[in-house]
Amino acid sequence: MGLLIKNSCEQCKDGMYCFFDSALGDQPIEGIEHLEMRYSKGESIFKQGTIAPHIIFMKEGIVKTFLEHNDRRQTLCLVKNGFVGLESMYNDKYFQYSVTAITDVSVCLIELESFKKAISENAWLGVKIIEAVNIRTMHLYERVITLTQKQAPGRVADILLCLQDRIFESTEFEIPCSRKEFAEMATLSPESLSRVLKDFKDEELISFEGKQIKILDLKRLEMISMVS
Amino acid sequence: MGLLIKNSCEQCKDGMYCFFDSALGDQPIEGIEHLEMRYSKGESIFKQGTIAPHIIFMKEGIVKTFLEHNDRRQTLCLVKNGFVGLESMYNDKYFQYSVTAITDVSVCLIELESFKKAISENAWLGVKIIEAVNIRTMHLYERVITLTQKQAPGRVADILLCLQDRIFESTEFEIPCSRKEFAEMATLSPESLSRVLKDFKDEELISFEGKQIKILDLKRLEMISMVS
DNA sequence: CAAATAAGTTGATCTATATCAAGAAAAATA
DNA sequence: TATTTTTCTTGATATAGATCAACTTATTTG
Repeated sequence: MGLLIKNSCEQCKDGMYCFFDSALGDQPIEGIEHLEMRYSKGESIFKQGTIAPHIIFMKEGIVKTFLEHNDRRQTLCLVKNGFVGLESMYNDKYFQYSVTAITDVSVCLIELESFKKAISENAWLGVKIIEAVNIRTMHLYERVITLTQKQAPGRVADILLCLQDRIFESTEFEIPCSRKEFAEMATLSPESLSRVLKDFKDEELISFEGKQIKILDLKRLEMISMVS
Repeated sequence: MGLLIKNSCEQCKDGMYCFFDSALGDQPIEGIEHLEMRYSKGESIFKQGTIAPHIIFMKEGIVKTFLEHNDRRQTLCLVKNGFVGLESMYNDKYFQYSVTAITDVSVCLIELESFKKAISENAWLGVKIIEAVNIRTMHLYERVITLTQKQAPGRVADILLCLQDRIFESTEFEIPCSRKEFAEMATLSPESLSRVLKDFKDEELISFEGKQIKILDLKRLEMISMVS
């Protein structure tokens, strides 16, 4: 499971904006128990249905959140920074979805009860959490449209655009997973994904060799995402 | 648009639990501007993409939330009580989805800025909002599974079970919309919905005449929802 | 109440994508 | 490096559900 360094989360000060109240001159909130944790590519960080003793704050790397149902998986989101697991905070003591590391990741595990206590004592922190949850929900709505209203090319375009825009911030990148896992993200069979990628290559929208991908015509790819 | 009675929202005291701090002896929070509003069956309450000056709190009736994309609609949820529109509170000033009245409804429109001010001054109110948002998100995850992992019979079963369990709390009820709208909820064509309902009738899972429905075998319907 | 219009049902056909099967390429192992 | 195993691709076939068309049943309107 990698290194465990209790309360050594110095780096949090940079990324974990919400632990500091800018209105109070960036004073840290005391009493939130948290510890740094590293996971290797492919490792499970938490599993849907297990008790949620903490939420995670991403510091480095990419994770995938997904729902499990009858041996099938539905990828929800790729997350590069911010909180993961906020949804399990109040309504239920179990994780609502599973999370695995897509690359090596470094996270901060935030103990739930102390975090909840801090929220109940600091209204602005609650506001920050509502903001974070709402942004996730907004992405989830986009995802619902992708999965229910778009056909195979639109769904594949959306994954490529997500990787380009939110994850790698570049039109050239290495897909951080197998074709099978990529297909799962687009809710396609690996065979169908393969065909869509081939079509995209033939139409000179993208070029690729193995996992290395280059988006050649971003505008047209965005168009395909729009009109499905 | 129906009657508008400014600041006459006396009934809120019963349902709008979150406006009172039980820890402080049910003292109402002052300064939240809200007004009662009535809408008739079929009326649009708010539309995706328009500016969100308020959120709504359901008092009476049923509303439907849905996403719009390229002239197509994706039903998200049927809501009988609680808040609608919380997702548009912080991240964006526009409504994330559209809402229409499925039956005649009575709602309380809560002015956004005064509500946000109250949250920023009352940590426990923020906690209540996080709880409410999280419950909605949990339902949305179930919906994602329904829409992406289940076939037509499972999707129809899920709508019937939602109506039975969350909306009417009875195995006998009148579907509060047309077949076309019902089909849209299940992400099916009206023709396919018709066929699934016929099959359910033939298998004596349900009986129906027009909009009047009776669930005859709840256990088996739940099984169909589970195994798709 | 009759006529017109809309909503719902049923059957026939079509299509997108899954599944099955085989071969090619890549990765892991010896 | 050779061999095995896994992953990926391509083609053939199958299938769930959409679309089209016709008919029936409600609902609305004059």
